[in-house]
Amino acid sequence: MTSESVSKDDDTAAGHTVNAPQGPSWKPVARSSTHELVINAIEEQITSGSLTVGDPLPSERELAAKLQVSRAAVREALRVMESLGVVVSNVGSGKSAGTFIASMPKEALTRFLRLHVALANFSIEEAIETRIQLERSSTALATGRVHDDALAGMNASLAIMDTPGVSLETFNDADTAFHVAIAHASENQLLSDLTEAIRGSLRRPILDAFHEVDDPRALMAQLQEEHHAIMQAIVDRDTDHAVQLTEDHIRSATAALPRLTQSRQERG
Amino acid sequence: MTSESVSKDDDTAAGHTVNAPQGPSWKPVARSSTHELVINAIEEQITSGSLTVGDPLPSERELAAKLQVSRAAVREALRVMESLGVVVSNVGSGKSAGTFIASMPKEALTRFLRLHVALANFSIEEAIETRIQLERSSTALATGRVHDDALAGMNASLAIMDTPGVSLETFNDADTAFHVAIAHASENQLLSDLTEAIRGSLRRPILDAFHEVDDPRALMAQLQEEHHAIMQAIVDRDTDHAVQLTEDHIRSATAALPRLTQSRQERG
DNA sequence: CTCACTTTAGTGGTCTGACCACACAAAGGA
DNA sequence: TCCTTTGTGTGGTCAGACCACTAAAGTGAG
Repeated sequence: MTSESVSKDDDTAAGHTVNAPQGPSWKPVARSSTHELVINAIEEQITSGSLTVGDPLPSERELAAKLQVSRAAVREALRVMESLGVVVSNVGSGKSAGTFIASMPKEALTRFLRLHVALANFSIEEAIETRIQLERSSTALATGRVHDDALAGMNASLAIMDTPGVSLETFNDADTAFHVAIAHASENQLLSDLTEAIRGSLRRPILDAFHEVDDPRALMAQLQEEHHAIMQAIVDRDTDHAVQLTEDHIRSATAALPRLTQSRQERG
Repeated sequence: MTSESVSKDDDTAAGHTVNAPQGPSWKPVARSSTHELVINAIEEQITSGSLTVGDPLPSERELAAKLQVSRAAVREALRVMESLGVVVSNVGSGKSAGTFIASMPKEALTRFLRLHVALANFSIEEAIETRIQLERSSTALATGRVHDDALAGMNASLAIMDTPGVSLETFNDADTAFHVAIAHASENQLLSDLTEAIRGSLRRPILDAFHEVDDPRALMAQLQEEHHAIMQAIVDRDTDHAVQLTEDHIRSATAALPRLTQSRQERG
């Protein structure tokens, strides 16, 4: 296989995949490099259920021999799977050594979003708008399901932010932890991870913007006041109020950080 | 070299609920393989703005020489970046050859979600619930912004689904295209890509579940009726109605596919 | 026998050097 | 001018060799 494909020369990056579905339905794209074949082989084992979290993969040398490819190709495939948070590799010997199916989607999502936000494939405005919608949802879900452990996590973050003289970085990280704790209480892992990843991808821009605010302490105090209001609404099981406060909170914070949504070219 | 430098990086800030500032502040985890260093080097160029979409990277051999690492390590890093949809590589010679910064987040996001749904790191219920929330948001945004081109795309998908005797696969793909067209009309790329990725990650499970429905034609007719209702609400700029119809539509479709939300172990 | 130490074997991590298929660009001939 | 040929640099792939690491098997002394 791998016969020559059509000479798709103008492969502009901004593909929108707008279709014209009545066309001859040309071959979409069937290129397959060796490491892609290895990835597909592993992915098939996963989607078919033959491999689940915790299972070991064959060693790199063994996998290379079985798939009739070089070890370098296997390694490239494993690095891809690793970057997706699907496998982890441990050196050494014994049962803890080798490559295993893992479940670490958060880090992968965060890096993914951070890179694409940096590349302006996703604008900061989009990320914030999406974050608002996600957190509205997770807040609504959390308000109905929240239990003591989750409340304790939120209170811990609030306590950090209540500490006088806390550094901006610490405040910001506790801020993130507070929102993530709410998302976690929604008991929806995907929603929670997405929330954390989006917030993580914005960490650096938010900190940079925060440093340019005239009166950071006043802003921190205002944000913290809003946090306590959200917390109270959650404790009161007042879903609608909590949701509205969450959206208002994010919007007001964004508005207070004008540098955040400026185009990056202007910030020298 | 390889002096155990503590690695200045702060990128490991993805930790969860790390605080306790009075502790000895032990090194959390600072391992850095060679290909990770290459990744960080490239990522730094991107986040600093030195590399933007369309820019070429040095050739693999040149990059290896500059970073003082082997070409294999560079390739592993590039494969990771490629899997994230951040770079593309073209063989050959001339200006179109080499590795370039790209913007193809959709495919990466789709594969990511597909794998993690397959691994049950994200349950199908979670994915559907998240999808509902995302599509509520995108529908609300789209209703206010929709223009003729976007309407044309939606109508094209509706026309496919209206075709009598259309295959289940074609119907399902047009169904996805319809919802994606709505998300696209929201003019929020992240929201749109997330919608498409979630729907894409569920494609196979949905098709499998659809095949086990007693009367697929009746279900398709019902879904299509709901699609037209959503379309009408969007055309009428009736945001609240469109949002409610969208949620009802997804929930009714899910309820009509009982196999979809069953645990995968039961489906033998 | 028990315990501590040494050896061994197998893992991922890394590097080197080589060859291939490819695609464009420049040189050459009609 | 047009087409062909050659050249050059690209990513793609491979084989083979070390290294660092770790757990388990082996070994010896007490």
